[in-house]
Amino acid sequence: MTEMTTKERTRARILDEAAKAMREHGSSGIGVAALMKRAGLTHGGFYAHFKDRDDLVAHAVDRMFRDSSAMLTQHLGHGEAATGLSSLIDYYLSETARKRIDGGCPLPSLTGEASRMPDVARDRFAVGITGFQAALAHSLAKLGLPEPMKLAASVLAEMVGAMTLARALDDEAAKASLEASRARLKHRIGLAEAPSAGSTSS
Amino acid sequence: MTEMTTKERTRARILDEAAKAMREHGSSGIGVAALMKRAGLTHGGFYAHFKDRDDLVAHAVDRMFRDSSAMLTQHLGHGEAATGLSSLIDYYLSETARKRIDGGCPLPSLTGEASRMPDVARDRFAVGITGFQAALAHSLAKLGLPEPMKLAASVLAEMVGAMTLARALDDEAAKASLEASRARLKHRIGLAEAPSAGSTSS
DNA sequence: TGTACATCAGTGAACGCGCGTTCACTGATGTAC
DNA sequence: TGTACATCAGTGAACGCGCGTTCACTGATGTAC
Repeated sequence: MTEMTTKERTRARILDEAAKAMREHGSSGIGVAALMKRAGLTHGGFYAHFKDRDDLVAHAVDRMFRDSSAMLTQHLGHGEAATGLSSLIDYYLSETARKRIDGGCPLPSLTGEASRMPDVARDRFAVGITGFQAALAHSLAKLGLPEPMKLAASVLAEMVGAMTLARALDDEAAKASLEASRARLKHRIGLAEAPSAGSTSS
Repeated sequence: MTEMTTKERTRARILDEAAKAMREHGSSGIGVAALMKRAGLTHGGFYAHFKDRDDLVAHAVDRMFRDSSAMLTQHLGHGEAATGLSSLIDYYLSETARKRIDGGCPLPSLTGEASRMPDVARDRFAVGITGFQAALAHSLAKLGLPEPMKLAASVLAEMVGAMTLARALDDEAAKASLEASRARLKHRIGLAEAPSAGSTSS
């Protein structure tokens, strides 16, 4: 697996660059020529690696979700479910993640475009989302929370929505927004106290 | 205000079409020529109405948020805060809204692209988001919930995230996801019972 | 070990096409006298 | 009421440009004998 031919390594480099560029500029935000240049190649060679641009997009989506699920495993894969979920929420909704757009999870920057992507890419996207939900549900179930799948869907929605909105707001509003969601999410899954002087609400 | 010159009416028609097309195909998803054709005109006339394409995008974003805030007022503008919030959540996360991509709120389909939009458009976007949060906070405060601004940010994040994800999923998964968020959101703001046999969680 | 040939990753010029933008124009409407 | 002229919304041909894609090619590496 670590043994790669020259061509495989080149292909991986192109995909790396494509994933970075797509997170930053959207799925149609980088052209074949510019992409190949970033990978240190000329544009003609592109078609030795991919059938066409749609093929690239689909594989780049795959590539991003592989990064993303590695991050999930890092947080949730070992140790206590509570600790893992807490660190995942803190990391996913951090200022660092907000600013590092070219790395990490493709959901905040690209989900809105998923329905406009070529069919193959769209399918990979759906698979990636479902996988993320399942990983969350697994940890939530360990905490003994009821209806873990439904809760996972709701939690993922808030995580993705919060980061998406934060990236569209100015610094100050973004910070406040992220902080609010981190606190509510932790409270929601029983990892923190109610946000303030009690009321009828949760 | 209802008195419009021919030119103003034409401009409004172009903006209507632009708003529809942008929600459906993204902010760079429709060209000047195709847009003008949809408005029943030839492409040359475009520059009598807008400085350039960026100018159009900014005004189209405005246009969308005006639709969106009309919808907010319709739900939250009169009557009980609880009824209003409940009907807003049901509507915003409905199957109808999921499928009618070319109308309504620009947040699910376009927020991910906001950071890549021309500066002017980006600013309008931030203003639109803040306005939405404020309207929600106002109603949440009426319910007597603590920290209404923070709760509003969290609630908006889940609403936008849930619809964004739902549009990227297949029908079945989308329905389940939307239903989960509707239930959790209503519970979160004290409008519904806990989702199932109790536990430590909210 | 040395020569002859096949393979194949990557090159770079060229293609057709659709884009945003410009601009000289047409033809209908409004105003002056 | 009728004529002369100005205004102005919209037309449509043309522009330069960057895009995705094709293809004949180069030159390094691997294999055969």
